[in-house]
Amino acid sequence: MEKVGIKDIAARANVSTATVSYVLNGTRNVRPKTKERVLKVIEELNYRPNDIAKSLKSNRTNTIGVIAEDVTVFNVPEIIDGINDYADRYDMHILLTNLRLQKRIGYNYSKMEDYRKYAQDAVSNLLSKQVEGIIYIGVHPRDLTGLVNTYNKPIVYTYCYANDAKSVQYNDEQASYDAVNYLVSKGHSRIGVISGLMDSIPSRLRFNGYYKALTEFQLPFDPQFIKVGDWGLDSGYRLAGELLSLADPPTAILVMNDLMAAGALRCASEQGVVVPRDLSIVGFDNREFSAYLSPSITTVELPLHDMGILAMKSLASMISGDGEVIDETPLCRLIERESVAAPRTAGK
Amino acid sequence: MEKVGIKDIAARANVSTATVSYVLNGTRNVRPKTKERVLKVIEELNYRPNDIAKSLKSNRTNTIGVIAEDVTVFNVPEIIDGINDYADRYDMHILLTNLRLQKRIGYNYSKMEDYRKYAQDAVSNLLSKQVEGIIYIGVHPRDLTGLVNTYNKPIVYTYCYANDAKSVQYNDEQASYDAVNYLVSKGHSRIGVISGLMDSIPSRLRFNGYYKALTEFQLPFDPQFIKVGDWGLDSGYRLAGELLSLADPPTAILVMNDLMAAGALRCASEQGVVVPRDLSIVGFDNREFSAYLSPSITTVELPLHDMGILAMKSLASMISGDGEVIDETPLCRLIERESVAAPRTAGK
DNA sequence: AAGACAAAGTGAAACGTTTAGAAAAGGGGA
DNA sequence: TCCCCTTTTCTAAACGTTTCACTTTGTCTT
Repeated sequence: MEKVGIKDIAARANVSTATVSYVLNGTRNVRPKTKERVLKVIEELNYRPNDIAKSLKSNRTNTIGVIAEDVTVFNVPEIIDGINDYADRYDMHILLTNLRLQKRIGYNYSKMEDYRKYAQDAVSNLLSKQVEGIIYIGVHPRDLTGLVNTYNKPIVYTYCYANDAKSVQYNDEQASYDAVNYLVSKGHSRIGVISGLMDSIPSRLRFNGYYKALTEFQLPFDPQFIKVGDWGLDSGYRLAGELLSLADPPTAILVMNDLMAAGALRCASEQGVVVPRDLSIVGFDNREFSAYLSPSITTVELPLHDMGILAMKSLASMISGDGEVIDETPLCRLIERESVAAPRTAGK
Repeated sequence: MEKVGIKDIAARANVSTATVSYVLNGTRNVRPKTKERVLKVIEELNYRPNDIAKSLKSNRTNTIGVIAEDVTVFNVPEIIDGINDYADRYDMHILLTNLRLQKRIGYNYSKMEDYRKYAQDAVSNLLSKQVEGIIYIGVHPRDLTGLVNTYNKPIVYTYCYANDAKSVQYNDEQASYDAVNYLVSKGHSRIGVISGLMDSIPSRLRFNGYYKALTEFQLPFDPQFIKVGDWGLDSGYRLAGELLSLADPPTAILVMNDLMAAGALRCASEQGVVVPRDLSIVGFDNREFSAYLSPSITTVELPLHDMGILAMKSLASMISGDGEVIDETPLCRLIERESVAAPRTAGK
């Protein structure tokens, strides 16, 4: 029962360790009879190859590192699931590092320096473990590329934009454009927007999409219709209130996440504004709760699973060095639910 | 820039590899001057120790395997976060295996045999990778203990009950009892229950808690008040309907998950039954949406993070073989929200 | 200055595999 | 039966560390 290795097998089967290795990996022909004998011993002794030794010799670990800023954030698990999906097909294993950003430093931006250290430590550890590449999931890609490249390992970012390395993202601007397009197709022309914080790239891209659609459809751009929130439910609540109290309020609002959309919904409900009859709302994220609120929220679903798959696919091709460049962009999907209807004014 | 190892350091610093190793690990005294010289070379050559080689020699990988049936299921990420929390303190790394049960076989119970194979393969792979122990997160602990024990590695289950190994669970029965207790304290005496599928252990435990509280407070046990659902929103909707249509309906319902509670809420709302004025509802799970529905749902929060911590703590003590037995049970917490109030009949 | 003892440094084996290159065995035709 | 070619098997080095047992160096006491 103690530590059986290839040597023990060899001894007991009266062959050399080389032969056992060949049987194990099928790297060379082995006479059927010998093979059988070896396999029998392997079975008897409950032998299991030691991947550590294997890795040392072969210089391949079949393992990649995945660094997540926070595994508990709503969109991360699905990305990991996507990575896994693709990794499984290539027998790649995942060494997971959870930075636990939120719990460790909260949203305290003054501690961002600490965070850089966490991230770099994480990379260091993974490199020591000889991962063949790294995928980073999060919004703060903190100076990791140089570190990783020093050791000739590839890194792929997802859920964030990295300008010094491959990053897998979805079509943010297009999705926003499409959402507005959808509202227009329902007959809306007075469309407001509640954005997230403007230091976030998705906010800006989504705003671009909104703006692009507006000009394209020759709709008036009213500065009063632009509200900047902070991603939180309360800000959605407050800003929806501001929009509704305008002399001539919008008939539809594009809200850049479901949380703020939920706030907007609550605000409307309290003011007796009936959604979708009096006001249409489109959110972003397709958070779980969006389906359960009443009315349920029409929202833009992010292609998280596909992002995971593509991130892994890109990494895999970098690892194999086949020069193939993966540059697909997974697409968002609009989930139609109850919070959008034709505006009342648009006489049916 | 090519593959620098301890030998290169040794050569360049004019010492033996042994000395370099001692510098690196502080395993023995090294003259400050020598040490400095070695460290300088390490810096210059950008040397990073190879943990694979280290592991081979030392027979320790500082890595555990975590097997999750589905990382995307709502409660899993938080458990992983807990595992991580504790693992970090001991510099343990996590090799994550996601079985992807739902996506691979759905809830098709005829394919459960396939699933057993997935699970056992996962364990096999992890063992080959020389993990020092395994944590299994899920509801179907499929004959894994024997396999793992064959190689003298410990395994800990969580989120499920395993009768042949350590498993970390929360106080299901007590939580249910407490919830009923809470309702009673609000003045309720006619308390119905919508349970999950009865082949699930939590369903039965929660039912026990419910029953225990009823008898303890000498409340009538009315079989009509007991409804068995299937954990889905629709079943909550339907069964709440059945309860409300009783001649003398309950004034409160203990619902065994938030999804069914949301269904119950919807049913009540459609029937003009005002929650919590006419009906109180308590859920389980503290799902994200529970806070955003109106009324928001009072619910039992599962100690997921703590379960992760304890699972890892148990595993760590098994690995170190210090004989310490961890048998704490993390506790649920009742989150008071809007869906519970005193019954109208209970004259204030 | 010599001796004794502690401290620092070294050489080499070992961990469990893979894989060249070499040797041995098998098989077919004459 | 012998030779030659193919197939199978073996020997041994290598992967990058750690660590044991040993040697060398340094320091203190007298």
